Amino acid sequence: MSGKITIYDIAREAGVSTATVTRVVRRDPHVKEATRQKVQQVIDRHDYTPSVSAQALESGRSRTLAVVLPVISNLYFNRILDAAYWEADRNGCSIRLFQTMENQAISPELVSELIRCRMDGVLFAGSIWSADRGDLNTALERLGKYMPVATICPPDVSLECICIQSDLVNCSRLPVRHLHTLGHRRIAFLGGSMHSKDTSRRGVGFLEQLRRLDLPDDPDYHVDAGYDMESGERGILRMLSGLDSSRWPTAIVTFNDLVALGVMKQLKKMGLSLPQDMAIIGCDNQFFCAYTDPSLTSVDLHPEEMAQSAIRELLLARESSSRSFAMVQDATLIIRESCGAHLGFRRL
Amino acid sequence: MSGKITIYDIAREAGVSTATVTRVVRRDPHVKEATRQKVQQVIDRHDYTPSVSAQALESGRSRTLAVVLPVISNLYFNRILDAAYWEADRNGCSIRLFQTMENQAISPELVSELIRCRMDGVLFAGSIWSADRGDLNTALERLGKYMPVATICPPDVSLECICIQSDLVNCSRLPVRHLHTLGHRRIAFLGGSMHSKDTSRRGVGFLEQLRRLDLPDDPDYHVDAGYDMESGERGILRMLSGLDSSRWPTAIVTFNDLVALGVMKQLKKMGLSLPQDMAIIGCDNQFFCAYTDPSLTSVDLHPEEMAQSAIRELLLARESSSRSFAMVQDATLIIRESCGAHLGFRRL
DNA sequence: TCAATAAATGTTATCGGTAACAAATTTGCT
DNA sequence: AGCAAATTTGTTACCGATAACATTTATTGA
Repeated sequence: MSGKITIYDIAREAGVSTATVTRVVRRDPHVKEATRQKVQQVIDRHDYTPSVSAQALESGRSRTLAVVLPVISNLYFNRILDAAYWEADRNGCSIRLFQTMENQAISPELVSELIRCRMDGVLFAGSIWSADRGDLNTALERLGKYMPVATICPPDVSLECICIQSDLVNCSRLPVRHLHTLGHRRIAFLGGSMHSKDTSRRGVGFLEQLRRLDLPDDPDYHVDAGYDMESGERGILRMLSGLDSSRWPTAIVTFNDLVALGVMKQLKKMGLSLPQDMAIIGCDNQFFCAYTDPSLTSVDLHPEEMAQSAIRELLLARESSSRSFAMVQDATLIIRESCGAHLGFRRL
Repeated sequence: MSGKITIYDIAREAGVSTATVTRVVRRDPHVKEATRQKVQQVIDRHDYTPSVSAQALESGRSRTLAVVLPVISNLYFNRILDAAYWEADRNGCSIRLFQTMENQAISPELVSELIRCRMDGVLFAGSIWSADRGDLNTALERLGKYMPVATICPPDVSLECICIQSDLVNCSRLPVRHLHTLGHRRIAFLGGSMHSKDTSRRGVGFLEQLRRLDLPDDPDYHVDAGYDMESGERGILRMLSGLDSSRWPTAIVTFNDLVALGVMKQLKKMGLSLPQDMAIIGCDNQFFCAYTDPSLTSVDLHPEEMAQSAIRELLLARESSSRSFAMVQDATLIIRESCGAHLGFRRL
């Protein structure tokens, strides 16, 4: 741990001033070639490389963007983080990760920490809506004084920030239409939580699509069930055991692919065969969708594109401070086997 | 973006010196209570919070640790990152992520970047062995001058760093013994790459275990196949199509769960039923193992524990500079359905 | 050869915070 | 009250890099 060569060490050894060293490092053309070489040699000999802390302090920018999300182990957020990472990397910036866990509200402590770290921008990738709206606006406003803010979230009243949203209409319409086309009439929605203003929007959008096609929007077909596989197992069990089997739905749309995984396991355990007895559509188009049995039809929300846009806009906002940007990312339905479309399967 | 309150602003407004403000912020007891309150009020009023860049520059430490890994989308590395994040967080530090992609060697550029950023430590979580050994030692030595270095990797000749390894012996022995107990004699290994000094160790360890039990270590039962699902599909097809079905293995051990996923899909496509016709064991005990059909028996290498230890040791090394630490993390076999153990299933 | 430019290099204040040290104030005690 | 000791507060150099500005050196043309 001998290291710690500073620009002064280089300057002294090369017999020049620190200004000249900086010029060499920054490839400033106003340096005589002979001097440049002499300095460069000393730099190379010592592996000198300017300190980012000092640069950050001097320039007032950390070249670091914050990404705030609930958990990286959730593959949806994992994809967001990955895309954000590469987009930042492409622009010479790095990402500082913040995991909020289930505590989705933007806490004042988090805001302070973000300010403390002098982030060049912050992307909220998870739900921020569960916070009291007043608190949320206060937090965003406070943050906005220090750095550009972006959110990837479901549609809501406009916020004073870079606002990127999934196309909730298509996100519900695509699976419902697909199932309808295949002859399904009793379609259920499983997962998420009505207590979360955020995720409940998905359920609400789903009900709207059902009504639009004159399908039953029976509340029995709509169960709060959380976000993971266990939730799916328990949720579908709860839903079906509360219904006479003549009233069972013939298709299930789940909040995400993890819930779908749980549902499929539970249905098989109950002796149903998929997709004949029950069609399933997940959401997020995770890598394992092609490897479940049957493979899982899923809606892709293209989190990568959203993250990429968010980071790009944050970096732009850093310069121009023309702070408004909004976009809606389209959803895509990836059709596999879990609805039987490949079998030409069609309900009466 | 009005922000940017500095300690000078606070000091001026509170009518004290910056030293006093620092004392209040750092909870130094040598401050009169009345002064403390007066200053604290000004701090609160302006949401003042000291700049990390300035602190980093002054103290010479960034309170940031680097984690270098190939890709976060791989769930094994995802778990490492997650555990590293929380362990760092617990110690008031943050993680800076570096993804190297398939380029697993430690490049000189990466080393420079790590030094530039004045990381307080660096954890190499992926393979670093594919680099030429001389280059590797040079890089580690150079880095070691600036910060403590840790690696999570397969056993190798000792390196001058905090060295955390998976228990490769058990990692091979557990699945082989399990299969042997169930009556399997022809056991194949699939995945990884013999070209990578890193991952080939797993294959070598596997062969050793076979020999130890007097099982055939036929090279036909050992296929380089990569690290993902497609690799698994193609790999098993290649292996089986090269063999008369009388010589087919009765059990497959895969490099990781992703490869296992591909293998299972391909085997089903070929009309085999699992686990009756073929037993499978994966590695990493990923979240989906309990949700495949049949559920997948897998070896858990406990990446979380390794990452946690690595971070803990890095932080300790930062203080004491007693730089040597080595540990071997035990592996655990998680038995599920894919070998038929739950059926009391036993080969002749 | 000597101004007048142009090119190369150096000096210095600054970014925001910290801590060693110095200075000022308060307290305790006779 | 008066002085020593203890407590509180202020001054200042420094961390490492940068850039505006000042200065020196080299080049050009008359």
